[in-house]
Formats: sequence, structure tokens, C-alpha cells
Amino acid sequence: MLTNVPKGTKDIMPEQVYKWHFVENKWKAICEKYGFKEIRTPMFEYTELFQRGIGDTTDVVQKEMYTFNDHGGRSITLKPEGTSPAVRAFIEHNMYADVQPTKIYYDIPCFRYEKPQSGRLRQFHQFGVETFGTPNMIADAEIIAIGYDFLKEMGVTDLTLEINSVGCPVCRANHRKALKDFLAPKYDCLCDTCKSRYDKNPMRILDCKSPIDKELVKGAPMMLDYLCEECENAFEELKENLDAIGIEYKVNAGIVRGLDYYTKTAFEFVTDSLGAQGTVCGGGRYDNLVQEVGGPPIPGVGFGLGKERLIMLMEANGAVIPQPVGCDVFIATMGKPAKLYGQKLMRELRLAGLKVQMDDLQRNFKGQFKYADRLGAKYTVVIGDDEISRGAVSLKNMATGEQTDVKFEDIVNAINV
RNA sequence: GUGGGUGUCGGCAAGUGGUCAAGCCAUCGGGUUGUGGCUCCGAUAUGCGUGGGUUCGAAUCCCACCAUCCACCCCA
Repeated sequence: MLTNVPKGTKDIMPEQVYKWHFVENKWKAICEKYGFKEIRTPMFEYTELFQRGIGDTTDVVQKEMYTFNDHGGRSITLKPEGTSPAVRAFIEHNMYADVQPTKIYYDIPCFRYEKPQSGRLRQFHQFGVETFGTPNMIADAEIIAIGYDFLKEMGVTDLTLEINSVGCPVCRANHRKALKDFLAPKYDCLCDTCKSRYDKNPMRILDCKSPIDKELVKGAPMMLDYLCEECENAFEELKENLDAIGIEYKVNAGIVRGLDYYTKTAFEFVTDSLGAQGTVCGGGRYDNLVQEVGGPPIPGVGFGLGKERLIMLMEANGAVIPQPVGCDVFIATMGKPAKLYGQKLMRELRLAGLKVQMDDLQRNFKGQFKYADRLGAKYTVVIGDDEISRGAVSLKNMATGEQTDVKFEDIVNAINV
């Protein structure tokens, strides 16, 4: 127990971490290119923020949050998602008083108490973007474009963009009523999970995998047919914008976001090469969230993108993730004067910007070479009594085996990495 | 919360009631004291997830628990 990570968490080991660095650096670069600025919010917030923001009745709030009281008796929750904290910061810092829209991105850990499985952890990590201050579908298209371009750049190939509109509270209520009326006579035939969905989230029933339910649901009223004029226009506009920038999508009327705050646009990037967790990136518009959390009536749109799922998918797609060189130069020494000189040289070379290593386990000479090899050193510098007395070292190219004599003062220039 | 799979050295893995628990990779040491990747030799589990039980005898059978993986629900 003492030596196990907590359930649902993972150590990201040194030999894996370059993958994370790779996607993080690319993420930052693409967001900056699109004019987004990074925001860093705390790892935890007051519990009420999520209750109000995500919605009291959602699974996330009802059973998945890491909530505790601090020593001052405040209820604290480790953030289960990134949008609510971003919204809170947007309001708290009066960001709506700046030039609009406000475009921000982040790279955060999230916490959800769930039963772990493939692509699902209790601590997971996500990238996110949010645009505040515009109801225009140009913003939605831009948000989707970031995800699309980023995923493409990451070498992910088998991915589909699915879009939908979940309407606004007005049209959603109409649809919900129509749907329940439609299903009411068939209620007894529904599967058990769908029976429980009937009151909680009837739209989910449209998505059920049970063949019986699939049959029952045929001809059911779809959200898209119940959109009010404003939502209908918005959805058409979104499609126009996506067409204009050449982003392919599939309308999937079954997409339902599990977080209450979404309105109008809902979208997901999905894959079937990741097992059950096919959604790598999901998001949408939230026109009422800022107000719900206590700010002015300002609309927003954004997404979350799971880093673990992204990396898994990159690997499944055979994407190339460049692995940095670990060691440019290894310094092998014989005898104490050489060891002392080697340390001085190591420091000089490091100050010159090279990655330099030497043995600190008193390995014999052969062992030092073996170690150099294991480190993947491109060059090995050999220093012994001979070299010290003639003021030069022997420089060996580990790949070619070629060995040259280099004067002390020329070493930095002789190394070409 | 419900269901299924799995648990033998750092990693992979044989063994399925009876001599000291194979083998491979990795690690460490060495092959006459200044040159790696190849090769050769040697070392490395009184213990087989944990605790009980059955038996003359258990890694091998039974029970419980734990861990982990996968699936449902839901989500990134």
C-alpha cells in the first residue's frame, strides 16, 4: 500500500515524459498562434462553483467530485473540469472589461472519483480553450478549428468530428416534453438504464446500445427538429463557417453533453481505436454559464481535450513523437588527476550548452564506456595521465568509432552535435 | 456501485499436488589492470498478491480479502 500510487492515478515516468513535453509544447504553440492566452487557475475551488456551474443533478457533481472541508470549514473541491474555474476567473478579474472576446487556454489536472478503466483515471489531464464574449458562431468554428488542427498536427488520423446542437433552455424543454410523450407508452419495454434515464436525461435514450431500445426509439423526436429560430440559425451558421474553413464534420443528433451548462453547439472528436473511451475532445457553447455563476450575461464556448487519451491515440496511430538526445558527451577518466580535470571540463562543456555526463560510481574504464553507451552518448572524451601530460584529450565518435586527438582549448569547437 | 479477466525476480514468462521454482531481457561483476555496442562466464525469488483452510506434502485444490486490467453508467 505504502508503495502504490492511489487507485486511478499514474506516475508519468522519466522515459515517458518526453511525450508529454511534446504535446504540451505543441499545444501552447498552437493556442498562441490562434491568439489565446494561457490562464492558470488553482487546483481546487469552492465546491459551490461546480455545483452551480456543472449542475447539481449531473453525475460529475453528484458522485464524482473530490470534496472535503478545509481547516476553516470551507467546502473545497478538486477541479473535475476546467471550464467553471475559467469562468470564475473571467468574472473575478473583470476580464469582460478588456478587449472582447476573451480567448484563454489552459493545461490542467482534473479529478473525478470514478472506477478506473482504459482511458479513464481519477487524476487525468486536459488541455482546454475558452472564448468569452461573443455569441457569433465564428467563435465556435474557431474553437473547433483549434482542436482539429492540433489533433491533426499530433499525427492522429482516425478521428471524426461530430457536431450537434443541444438548443437553449427554451427549445430543450419543448423537445424533452415531446420525447417523453413519445416514449411514455413504450416505457415498460425500455432497458433498466433507459428507464432511469427517462426522468434524468431522456435524450440519452436516443443513444442506447440495446437493440430493443434502438428499435423503440425509431422515429422519436430529435432535438434538431425542436430548435427555436435562434438556435436553428446558429446551427446553420456553424455549419456554414465550418464549410468555409474546410473542416469536415458529421452531424450526430445523439451527442448530449453530460454537463448542464451547454447550449447550442455541442461537438466531439471521436475515435473507435481507443476502446470504450472514444471521445478525445469534447466541448460546446455555454451562453448562460457566466451569468449562472454570478457574472454578467456573457456567452462562451470552449472544449476540453484529454491528454492521456490523446497520447494513447497518437500511439495507436503510430504518430512519431521525437525523443530528445540524452547525452552529447561522456567523459571517461583514468586516475585521480584525470577525474578532477574531467569535472572541470564537464562544467565548461555544460556552460557551453552541451549535455554532459561522467561516471560517479567509480566504474572501471571499460565500465565507463559501457555506461556511455547506455546513456546514448554521441561522443566520449578520454582523459588519462597521457592526455594530461600532452595537453590534449582523445575524442571518440561513438557511432563511427572514429577517434581524434583534440587540444584542451579546442574541445568545445570539436564537438558537433 | 455492478460484472468479467489477471496476479510466480525490475520486465516478460514456464510450472497446474511431491527432488534445490525453468528460460529470456534488464541489472551488477568478470574474461589479466586505457576504449562501448557483439560474444563468453558468473551473480541475482528460503519464495510464487495477502491471510486462512484441505493434505504426509501446495505456486499448483478451496475460501476470503487486496491489487490491477477491461466493460457497464458517465465523461476527457
